Amino acid sequence: MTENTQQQNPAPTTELPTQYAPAEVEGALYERWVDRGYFTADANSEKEPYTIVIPPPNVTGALHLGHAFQVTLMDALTRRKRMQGYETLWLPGMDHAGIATQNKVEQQLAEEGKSRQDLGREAFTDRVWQWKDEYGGRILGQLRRLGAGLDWSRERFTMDEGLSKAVQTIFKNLYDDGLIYRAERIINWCPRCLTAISDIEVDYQDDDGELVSLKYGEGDETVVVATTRVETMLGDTAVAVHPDDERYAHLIGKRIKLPLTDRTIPVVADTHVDPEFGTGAVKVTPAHDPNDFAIGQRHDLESMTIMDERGVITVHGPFQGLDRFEARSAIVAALREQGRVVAEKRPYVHSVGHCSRCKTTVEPRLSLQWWVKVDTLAQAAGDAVRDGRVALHPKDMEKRYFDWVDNLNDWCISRQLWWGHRIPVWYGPNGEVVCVGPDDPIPGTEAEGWTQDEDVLDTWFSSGLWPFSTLGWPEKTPDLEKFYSTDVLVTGHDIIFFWVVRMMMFGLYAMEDQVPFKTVALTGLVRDEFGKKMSKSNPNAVDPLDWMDAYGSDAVRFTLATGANPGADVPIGEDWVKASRNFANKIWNATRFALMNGATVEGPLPAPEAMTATDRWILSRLNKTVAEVDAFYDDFQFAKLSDALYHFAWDEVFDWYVELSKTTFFEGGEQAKVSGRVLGEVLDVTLRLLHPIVPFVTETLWTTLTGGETLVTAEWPKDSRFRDDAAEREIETLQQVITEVRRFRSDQGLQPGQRVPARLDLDGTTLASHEAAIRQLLRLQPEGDAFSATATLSVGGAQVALDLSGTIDVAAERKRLAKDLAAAEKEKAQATGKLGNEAFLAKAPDAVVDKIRGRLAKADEDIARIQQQLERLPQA
RNA sequence: GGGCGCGUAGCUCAGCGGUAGAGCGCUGCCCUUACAAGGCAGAUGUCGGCGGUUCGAAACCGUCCGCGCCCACCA
Repeated sequence: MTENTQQQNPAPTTELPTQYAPAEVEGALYERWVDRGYFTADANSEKEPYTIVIPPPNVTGALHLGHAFQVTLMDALTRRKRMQGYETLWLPGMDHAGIATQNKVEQQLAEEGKSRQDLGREAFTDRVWQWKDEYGGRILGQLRRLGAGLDWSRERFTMDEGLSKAVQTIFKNLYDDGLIYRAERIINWCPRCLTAISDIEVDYQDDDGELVSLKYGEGDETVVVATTRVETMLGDTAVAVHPDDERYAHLIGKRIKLPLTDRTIPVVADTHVDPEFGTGAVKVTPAHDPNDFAIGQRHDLESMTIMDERGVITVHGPFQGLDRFEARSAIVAALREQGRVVAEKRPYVHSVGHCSRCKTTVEPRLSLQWWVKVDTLAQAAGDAVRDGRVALHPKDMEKRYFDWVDNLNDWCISRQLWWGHRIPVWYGPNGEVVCVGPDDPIPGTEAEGWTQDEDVLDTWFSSGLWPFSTLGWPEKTPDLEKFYSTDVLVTGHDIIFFWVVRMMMFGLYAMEDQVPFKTVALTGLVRDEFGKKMSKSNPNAVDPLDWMDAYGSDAVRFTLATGANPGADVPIGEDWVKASRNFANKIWNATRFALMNGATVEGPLPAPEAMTATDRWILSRLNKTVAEVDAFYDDFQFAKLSDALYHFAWDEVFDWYVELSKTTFFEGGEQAKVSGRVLGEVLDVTLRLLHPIVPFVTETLWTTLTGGETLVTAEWPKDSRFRDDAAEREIETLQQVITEVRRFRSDQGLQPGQRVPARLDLDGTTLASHEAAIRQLLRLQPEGDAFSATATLSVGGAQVALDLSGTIDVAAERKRLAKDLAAAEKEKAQATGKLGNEAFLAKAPDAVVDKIRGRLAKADEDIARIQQQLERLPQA
């Protein structure tokens, strides 16, 4: 039916079809933008720089809505700055994602029945590179699809040659400064990934466990301890009690028998023990628990490792070779047999750490690792925010940031993986330890007994260098000179600790106290339309590419921008994307109309005196909108600026300006030319304002409208300061008149198209020049000879008398007026009450009092009018 | 346990001291010469509960209830 309709009403002359088809323009437009070098930054430019480096997505990743969201915001920011005349660099790249990528390739190998050990280190890393070339980086192509204006000539990878050099350089510098050291400590160990992981790579969740109470010792010298990890008792080297706990005073300093072993262990006094908790006695396993390790240090206890890297018991005896969880039940059974289990197992919910990559239960493990000493680095990272050189947005995130940097523990940077930056330290035959810089020779050959450290660095070590390593550091490149410090970091608040803090520490350290970015704009997570978290593993996950295919990239971008309240999570649903698509289509059709009716950008704007009030009104509104949008941009208020543009474009320009101006356009002549120039201006500026968020549809329309080459490098609109308050008031009144009469017509059951004879009395108003528009929009015919007013509406001083002889529904009209009257009387009562309140008059600001007076006056006017109309109504 | 935040229309969210807002959804009328992916009109809220401050509270303070996030601990 729709199709037929369109055929019956062929569009007048225009090259544009009646519907916007994103798929037909997006791909080609993007290629053109890239080919013409619009996104390529020039380090030698005289222009002021504006830099954003993209948070590098994992090489293993595919685009999800979270990326699409952040990328949209970064693209909007850089596109606007580019239009404002900045030398804009938005730098793309990817992260090698150590564990994630290694896991991926190991899985692939497993399908072939092989392990990485079968291949050996070198062949394995070759294989990962091969995987990367073949499957990695899919996500970058998807960013193009989104329209991301990235400078592809500067694409980087955390494992490329330059960045590897940066890693080695900073490692060496930190090492030489004593900020990197090697130490044996309890670390979080993943028995599946077979590597240490940092504190923040551990996800804690409440798991069901069992608390078992065990009796240690013999005869009078026994003590009951409770544990959820029974298997660790094999590695106990003490029992600790509180020094003031009288129940155990007699035991302190003595040695008691450790069940299932032939060892005795000391009872030590330590204030760490809470006498109120459990039995007040704690088993101490220094090699397998961080707290116990600390106790062990204080009391000079032996650390006894009882498991290998896979979590298999290594202690000689009946449990040797059992997995940690098998060992747990076996040991409980053995202890029960000995009558050592004094209270039966009871369910116990406690927080258990899991590897953030593979969900395996983390095993705390004593291990020799490399560490970054963070105290001075973290201090500097905190100060940069404290003294305002770096602003976090929204600001309340700063507290969380301080809580973190002020309580940071040393960072474990070594990983027992093969995919990553290998630690540049060599060990010599006589115990030499040599840290090698990028230009240093290797201190000796393997044949001479030298070996390189087997471990690689934490992925976040290299991503911590991202804002300057991508610009060429440690070389003093023109890029680094021009584009560092970067301007804004856009990233999720979930990643502050992983990444933001590391970049701050390394950036300030390596770049002589120059901050890596001036502003951190923190975003929330993308959620589905019911507020549920959307992630790859959830079934509600949506592939943004599907939506881009169905509704266009602009629609997805606009929806995301509209949902972007600072720091808050972003809900998104397909219906909303559809609505955004409708908006794009609306812009499309409004521009079609404009082109068909002589809208132009040629020549100077006509003088205000030559314009209609409607023209002056929309230009006044346009410039206010420019100012508003700019303010919102500077405050990262994407939701608000999108909303402001949506309403300005749709409500004011398309629904009011265009409709009010139709009579002018259809009459032709000089006035039509003037309004055509105004409409051209309004669309030109509006498309420019919308371009950073919806680049494709705006580019297509703008080049058609203006004949310009591209909107990408077109000038960002400036507020011309044109304001016309009188015209704004005039059009507001006009809108009121039209809306009131429409409401009346609707209440009376008149069909929208039905023509009604009417007499307009516009004396006492400023609306005289709008009579034609009023008649056009309200379908009001000139009054004929037999005109007889059956209903008179009075709005804003204008009288509109309608001849509805025979059609008016008197009962409905009475009802309507009665309702209006009641509302007006209520309003009057409220205002009167206020104005009679002495305290209010004394304390309220004048502006508020005036407002109330105005309301009272209007209510009085309304009441008089409605009563008059009621009287004039024919008797039922 | 410490910290932060949130509860506003059916849904998702703005508003954060002076008459309750938006988008989507819903109801009615309409293919009115740009657009039915549209137009016009309409309905819907004790602004989580209870106290307090104030001339005036959705907004400020206290408290309770419900939800979420971060950090720490969990023998």
